[in-house]
Amino acid sequence: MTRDTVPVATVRPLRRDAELNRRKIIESARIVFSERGFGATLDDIAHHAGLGVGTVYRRFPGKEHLVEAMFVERMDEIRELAERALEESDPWEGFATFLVGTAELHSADRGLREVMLSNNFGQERVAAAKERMIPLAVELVRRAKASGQLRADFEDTDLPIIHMMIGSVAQYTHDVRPELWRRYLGVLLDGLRADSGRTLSPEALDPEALDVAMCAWKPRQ
Amino acid sequence: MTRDTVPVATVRPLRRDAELNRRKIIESARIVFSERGFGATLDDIAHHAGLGVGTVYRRFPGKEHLVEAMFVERMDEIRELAERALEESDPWEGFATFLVGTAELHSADRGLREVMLSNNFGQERVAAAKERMIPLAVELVRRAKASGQLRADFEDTDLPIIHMMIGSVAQYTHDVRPELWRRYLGVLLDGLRADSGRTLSPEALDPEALDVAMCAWKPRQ
DNA sequence: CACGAAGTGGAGGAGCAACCTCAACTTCCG
DNA sequence: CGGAAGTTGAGGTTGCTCCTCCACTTCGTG
Repeated sequence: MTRDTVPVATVRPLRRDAELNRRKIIESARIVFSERGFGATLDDIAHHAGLGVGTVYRRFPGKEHLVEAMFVERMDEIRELAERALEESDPWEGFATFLVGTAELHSADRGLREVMLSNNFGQERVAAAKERMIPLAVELVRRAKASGQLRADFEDTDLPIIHMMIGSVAQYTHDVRPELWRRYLGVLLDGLRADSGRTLSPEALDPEALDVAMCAWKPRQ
Repeated sequence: MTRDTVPVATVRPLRRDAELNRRKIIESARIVFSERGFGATLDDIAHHAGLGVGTVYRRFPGKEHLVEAMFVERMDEIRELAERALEESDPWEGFATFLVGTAELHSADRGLREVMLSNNFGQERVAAAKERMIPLAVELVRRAKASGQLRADFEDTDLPIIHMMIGSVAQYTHDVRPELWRRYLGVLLDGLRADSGRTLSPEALDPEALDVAMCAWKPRQ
């Protein structure tokens, strides 16, 4: 090794056709995962992209890697959503906007929903993206409670559970009325306003318990 | 055939040991289906009953038959629940009692939930049992709306969707906090009281669309 | 008790689906 | 033009569920 050898950037760029195919794969993965979730196989994605299976496996060692590559940016979308929601002057509006916005993303992209609600997909980078998002969501909740508009017994861990509920409706009625979930999110939001004077029971999950649930959950069909 | 041949009651009774085993199978099926849903195989049930697979297949031609034999009575439990709820003097209490009671049954029995929310399990007799139950539920909704306590834009088809939501939470947190679904049913009930003054959108499913959704839904894991 | 009918067990075949490999072929680009 | 890089898809492997089959056991009647 001479002194001139550049130690970084050892990865030489892909051949032009290969780079094109890589993009086709990612594009197809986005579409297929969003429609059918991670139940979809790499074979499905290859077929959708008009490529052989081998090509996909050459580029991505396994489904995990493709997922990783794909959802970090989607999760950053959610983070941006939270940032914009925090700019809302009315804390309740901010909270509600965030909830509706994330539900829109979840209901339009089944893969995203599965990544967000399960801890079985994507490791490092996805987890990191989640971590980046959480404090913003926590702050949205805090503000809405402090303003007296969100019921005081609401907890941070209620957020993913609500997404789980809304997502299951979205999936159930997807072929028949893709927007129906808004109806039930409406009921939930009405139920979450502070004015009811009632108290929720039992208590919400603590973060550890939520983590256990997320690790155990493996979606299918 | 002589005149004396009795045309009915041609089925001769099972041998004593066989009858015992039949009961074991049904008992095991109840337990296994309620824990793991219809994803469970007849092999699983046989093993749980301490019998060979062949024995199960000899008695029940397929999973469908076992399901049919098993859930008609469970659905009648729900009907009785509705009957009792109709006896409540306060219409809202009746409505809420019914919702909590059915959710309790669903969350304790994954198989029951799957039968209720999908049209892919059990045919004739299960469908008939559902039909018997529906008018009672409709009446519960009608009364609660007429009393001005249930929001006026609530529809009959909201009931199964709410069960879908609650059931998905119950499944998600089953191993960690089996009773947590009550918390979210609480939020929903608060949101369903008439006093919010807000209006749900979009509109609820019509019964035909609900049927399509139920036919398409096949639960897994 | 003894015998035939009824019932049982569980290894294993058939069928399917997902995952991934590999060797023959094609394309790129210096 | 030559060799490195890339592509292909039939098919091997694994893992699952469903269900059959027949040698074996048990029942209960004459």
